[in-house]
Amino acid sequence: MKSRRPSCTDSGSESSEPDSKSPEKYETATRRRMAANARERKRMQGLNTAFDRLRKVVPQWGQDKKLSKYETLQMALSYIMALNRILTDTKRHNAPHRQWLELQFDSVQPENYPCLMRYDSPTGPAYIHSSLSYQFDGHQVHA
DNA sequence: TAGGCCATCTGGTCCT
DNA sequence: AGGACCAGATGGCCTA
Repeated sequence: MKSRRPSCTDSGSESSEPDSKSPEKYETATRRRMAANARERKRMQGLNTAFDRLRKVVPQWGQDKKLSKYETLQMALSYIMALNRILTDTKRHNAPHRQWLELQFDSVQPENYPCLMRYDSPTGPAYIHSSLSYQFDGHQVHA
């Protein structure tokens, strides 16, 4: 466990005004709050596990720095669209599959996405959508 | 030191 | 009633 708010020591709801309730009701409320906190923690851990799994299948090209959650989602989005485009183009061009796919996958390489490799970009994480951005329902997806 | 990212708590809302 | 989900608030850690 990382950081915890000092004022919130799993003691439950301090805002449940113990004075205005019987001790039994206060205890019940406290117990329920603690249980809810534990469930929420577990839920968020599940969410983080899912993010970790997503990070593993999304291209990182040897970046030592772990993608943030936001970056992971943006990258997954762009990656899916890129793969989708490859499939669409393969059908449209009716090229010999192997040759065409090799050509396409060769283009999905880090050197073709220089912006992705710049964490020190002055504009911050803008590198992701600048290189793999796409149109969705007529709206540009922004980071 | 400021800003980004994150974990956690909390109260509200919706659903079963 | 209780659980799941969500968003806001808060504070810790890390890096430039």
